[in-house]
Amino acid sequence: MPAAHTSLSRDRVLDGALALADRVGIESLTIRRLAEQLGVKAMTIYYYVPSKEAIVDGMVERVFAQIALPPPELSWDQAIRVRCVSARRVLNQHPWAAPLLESRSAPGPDNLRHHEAVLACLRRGGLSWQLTAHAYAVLDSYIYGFAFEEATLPESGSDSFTESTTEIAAAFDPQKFPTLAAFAAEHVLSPDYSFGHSFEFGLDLLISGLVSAAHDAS
Amino acid sequence: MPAAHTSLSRDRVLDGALALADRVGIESLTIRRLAEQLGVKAMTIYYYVPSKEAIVDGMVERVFAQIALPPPELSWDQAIRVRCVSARRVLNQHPWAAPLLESRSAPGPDNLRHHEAVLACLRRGGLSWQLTAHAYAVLDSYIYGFAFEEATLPESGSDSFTESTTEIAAAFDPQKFPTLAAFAAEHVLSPDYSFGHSFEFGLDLLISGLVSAAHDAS
DNA sequence: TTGACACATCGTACTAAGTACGGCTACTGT
DNA sequence: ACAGTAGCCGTACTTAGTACGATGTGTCAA
Repeated sequence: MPAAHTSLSRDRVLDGALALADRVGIESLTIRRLAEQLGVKAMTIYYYVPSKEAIVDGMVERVFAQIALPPPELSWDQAIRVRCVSARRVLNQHPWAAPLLESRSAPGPDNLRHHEAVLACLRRGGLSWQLTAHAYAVLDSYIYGFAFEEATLPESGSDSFTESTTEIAAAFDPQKFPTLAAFAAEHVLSPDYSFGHSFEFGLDLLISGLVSAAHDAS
Repeated sequence: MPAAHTSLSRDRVLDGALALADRVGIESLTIRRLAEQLGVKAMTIYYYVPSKEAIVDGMVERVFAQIALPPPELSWDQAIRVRCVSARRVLNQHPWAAPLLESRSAPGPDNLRHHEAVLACLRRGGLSWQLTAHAYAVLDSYIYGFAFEEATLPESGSDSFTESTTEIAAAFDPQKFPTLAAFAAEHVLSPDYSFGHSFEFGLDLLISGLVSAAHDAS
């Protein structure tokens, strides 16, 4: 029996890693820094996890666990929409996660549960295997790509966004790149521009395309 | 005048870096390894580039330069389609590139040229700034996300693909994840399945959605 | 009570990577 | 002939992950 007053645990390590990555970014998530935040020395962490890779695996599982499953009471397309919007929101909260989600070699249980629910939803909607595969590949690519771009770009509307846009726009010759210059001046720098507004636009393009494809096939 | 028999140069460094990253992956691209491949010692590289970051910047520029610009003689939607297909092909050839393309803080000239051409194409097609922004955000997210997933997955049809799919499928309980199990068995493992086949399917969903949106607005 | 053992923590040190600093050499132009 | 410089590299510092083994503290059987 382990002592009851144990302070550290695998869960606490993962909690700390999540919090640290959210705060300082995944590239600054180091064992030594994590240890410091947890109030222990570096090597202590290796008593609970076998490697840093394993920590990242655990973090990815936590992220999957946060994504809403498609609600069974909705039509398949609405249910899928809900989970896609949720996925993007979760990836926004953990900007480091987008490049990692699909790059784990061994999917964990939350990952599997998630995939199962999405595939089941599509199949319940009557999509063929072929169309199911298309739908999944296409939607996830879009979500990851979009979330990744959001994570990379400075938050639109923020000062640093205006600043970096202006800076980039100032660095090139508007004669040589007239459309780009106009795009920046007339649209991107306008106060209600937001990169994120395009997410649901594109998502609905894809989903309504999938609905049509499902109808055509039946 | 520099000596004519100089062997190394910034271009050669970038050539070597591209080749090495294509061969061993970006995470194994180290200064020491690159130097070895170039037949020099590590510090020599720093005579031609200021930092590893600068090498990556240069590599990204090379990749942008390889992506076809939208051909002006085609209709805007067909022209955009050509450049999207080209972008995906280029990103397939350089699997390390997808996560890096949009993450550079200072876009280089090839990057700018590329963005200018795409924006100009969309505007020539009569799209509003709003729709242009949507189109660009949505298409690029999709392309990067898709290319990234392709880079992550083992090549479908290959032995390692069959192997890893079978391995993953064997690692979970088919009772608990019945749809996932059926998906693997009935579709993914069939000989003519390919993840990549979904690319043009989704691309055409997006583009025809954009065409409709452009019509509705005018 | 007394060992003996196991759990949890950590000190030290090795390896790999980026790169700062300054030295060496050979070719340049005067 | 000689000074200057272009190109190359040896050395070493820093930051990372983590292997190995020591240490301390509590538990339990005899």
